[in-house]
Amino acid sequence: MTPFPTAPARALRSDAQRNRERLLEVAHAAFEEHGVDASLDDVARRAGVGIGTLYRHFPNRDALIESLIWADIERLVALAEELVADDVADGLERWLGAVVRHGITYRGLADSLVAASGAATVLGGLCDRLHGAGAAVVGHAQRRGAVRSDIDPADAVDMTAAIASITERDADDGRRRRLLQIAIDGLRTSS
Amino acid sequence: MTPFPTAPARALRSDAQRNRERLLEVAHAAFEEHGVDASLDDVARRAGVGIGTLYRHFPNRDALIESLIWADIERLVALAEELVADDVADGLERWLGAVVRHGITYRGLADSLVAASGAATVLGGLCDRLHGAGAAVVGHAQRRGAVRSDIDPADAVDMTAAIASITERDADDGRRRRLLQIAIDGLRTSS
DNA sequence: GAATATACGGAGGATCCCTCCGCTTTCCAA
DNA sequence: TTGGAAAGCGGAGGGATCCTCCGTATATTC
Repeated sequence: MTPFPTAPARALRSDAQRNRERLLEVAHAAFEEHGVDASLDDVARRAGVGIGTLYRHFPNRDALIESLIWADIERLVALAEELVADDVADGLERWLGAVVRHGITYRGLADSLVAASGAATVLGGLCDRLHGAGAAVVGHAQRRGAVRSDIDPADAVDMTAAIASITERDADDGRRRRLLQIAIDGLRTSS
Repeated sequence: MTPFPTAPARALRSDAQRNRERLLEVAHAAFEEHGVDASLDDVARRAGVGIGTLYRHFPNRDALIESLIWADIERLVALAEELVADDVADGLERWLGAVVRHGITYRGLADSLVAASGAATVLGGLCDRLHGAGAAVVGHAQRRGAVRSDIDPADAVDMTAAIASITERDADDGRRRRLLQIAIDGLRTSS
């Protein structure tokens, strides 16, 4: 697996390690509860840590978010590789479904991700990685003839991110599934 | 035309009327430049008006946004009525295109709109009105046989809003048009 | 030209962001 | 074991924003 891109060169001191983990834990809860605009002062407070400590570990909001979603993205990348390697028939549906359901955990995050696409943002790398995985899955579906050949795989991923973005707050899965189905139908080879 | 929902019951005093118009003017520019997070303090300052005056006219950020986009939404509603009345063949494409291109003037607004869907937000009414217009256009396309009958018109509108949301920052129209095409293909009767 | 309803303005309390730097803790070499 | 350098901690503080409140000023009406 690709190493975490901003991983520190040397091991952290034990107290720093402890604080970092506690911060990630609390931040995860805060973002889930309040969306990407959650207060970082509050995160530090709830983690029982000075605000300065938070900002040393994560120089800005995006860096903190990036650390949090890295694992999610890697999970999606791994799933993509697996589906392609095993030549799974409904791999496209399963992968896009995973992206829209579980890939984007925090409110407003899908937007940040897509907005950062290509930009010189810290989130840019994550976005590219997701696009890369999407290219593999969609490309595979195209070779199988399940997706029109004139579709840009990045567009398929963006479309899914758009749906994730808009259904983020939905309690049940209904609308999410319906919109994704429309998108997938739109990608299909018209027959 | 439906009267503005938060229109004051009685005529404003002349100075109040003047200030209100000036505020809307400046706010429009500010939102276009900085997105929905533009500073309201700054809007008041640039309008040459006290912050208290701004908040009396528009009790909160959403109320101000609502006032600004009302005209846009009404334009889309009118277009929908026209396309349906004239039985235009590619009415669906034209209307969704208008929604995605011109309907969403301010960065981040599409999100606010969809997030407010059904909620007890001030933006809820605008959202419902857009859904209503969408239902007319999509329903018409269904009757013509151009859209599958199992599509919920609201889903079609939400899908379009999702695309608008994610392509808001795009300078050129390429991705916007491609994603919309995928969505429209997904709505079509498979033949 | 009052009297009264309306509207104005901006000070102020609360919150948030992020930086800076003096103090504290950890760790390792002697 | 111990002491000092390296690494890390914390929170005060400047700047910005949000929104409320209320004393003052202006329009309108009679």
